[in-house]
Amino acid sequence: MSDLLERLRGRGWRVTSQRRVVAEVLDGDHVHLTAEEVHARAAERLPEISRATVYNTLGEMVSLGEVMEVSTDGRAKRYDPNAHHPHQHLVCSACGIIRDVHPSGDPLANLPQEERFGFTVSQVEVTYRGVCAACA
Amino acid sequence: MSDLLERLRGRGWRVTSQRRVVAEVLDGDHVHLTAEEVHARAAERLPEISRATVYNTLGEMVSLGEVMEVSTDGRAKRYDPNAHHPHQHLVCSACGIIRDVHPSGDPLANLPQEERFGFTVSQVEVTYRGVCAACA
DNA sequence: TCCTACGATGGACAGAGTCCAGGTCAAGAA
DNA sequence: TTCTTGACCTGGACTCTGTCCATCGTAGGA
Repeated sequence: MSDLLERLRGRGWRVTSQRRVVAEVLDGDHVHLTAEEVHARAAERLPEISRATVYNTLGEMVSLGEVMEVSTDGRAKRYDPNAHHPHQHLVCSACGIIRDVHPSGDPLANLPQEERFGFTVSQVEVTYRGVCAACA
Repeated sequence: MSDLLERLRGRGWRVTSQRRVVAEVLDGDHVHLTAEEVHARAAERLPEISRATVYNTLGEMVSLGEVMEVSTDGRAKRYDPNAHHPHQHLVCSACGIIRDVHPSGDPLANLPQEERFGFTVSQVEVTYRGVCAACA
């Protein structure tokens, strides 16, 4: 994730200890964290980091396209650092675990012109739902 | 929507004036309302109806499969009475308007077995995003 | 090393939704 | 029709998620 910090620095970002810690948390193998979870993990390394800073930093990373926002339930948004590799999500309805998946074909191509109602369609999000092996 | 009330009665639902009003509101042509909007419209006809009742009634209709819950932004969930006709959603990123759309093919079929990770996949939600003609 | 504008803080606030104790009423029974 | 009762409704407090803002701190250039 030092890559990420380098890219952000290249975009004029001031690199602070708070931003570094948030970036490191997202770089772990526990992806799809909520903002609250990111804050909790960041606070393990930098106890005085504030919620507002975590929200700001995540929001900035999202608007720079470095992190994806995912909301698979009606609850808290989750943050997915895998933003540079197009993918969709598979969610377990029982335990809520989220996996990145790669459907075949281009989902955008499945929407015929007469179903676009004059929209300029630019993006598709697909969420598959089911029950994972552990919950079944 | 008297159909809906009849189906609910058949499932042992007690038909109260509150539930009737909520069902009538969802039957209007202004679909994809938030719970707050449903409450506001219901209160026009039944001023003393409470927020809790609207939330409860919507939740019950969802769990009975009579209404679909849609969350296209990170904000309030929206309620779609068109639950008996499979469809997906097209959302304008500018004004937030939501249209029901019908992609070709079966979106479930696009997820290969090796991308299912042992899940029993039963459902797909597809959200197309773009800019509508009025906002372009 | 010093400056200063950008960033962090924390506490108040807002929006969406849930919970609960107590009062009300739909619908079946008599 | 009236009675009975358990399902339903109410209003208000509460939780969770996220935003805002005034003030303070500091990264990084001069």
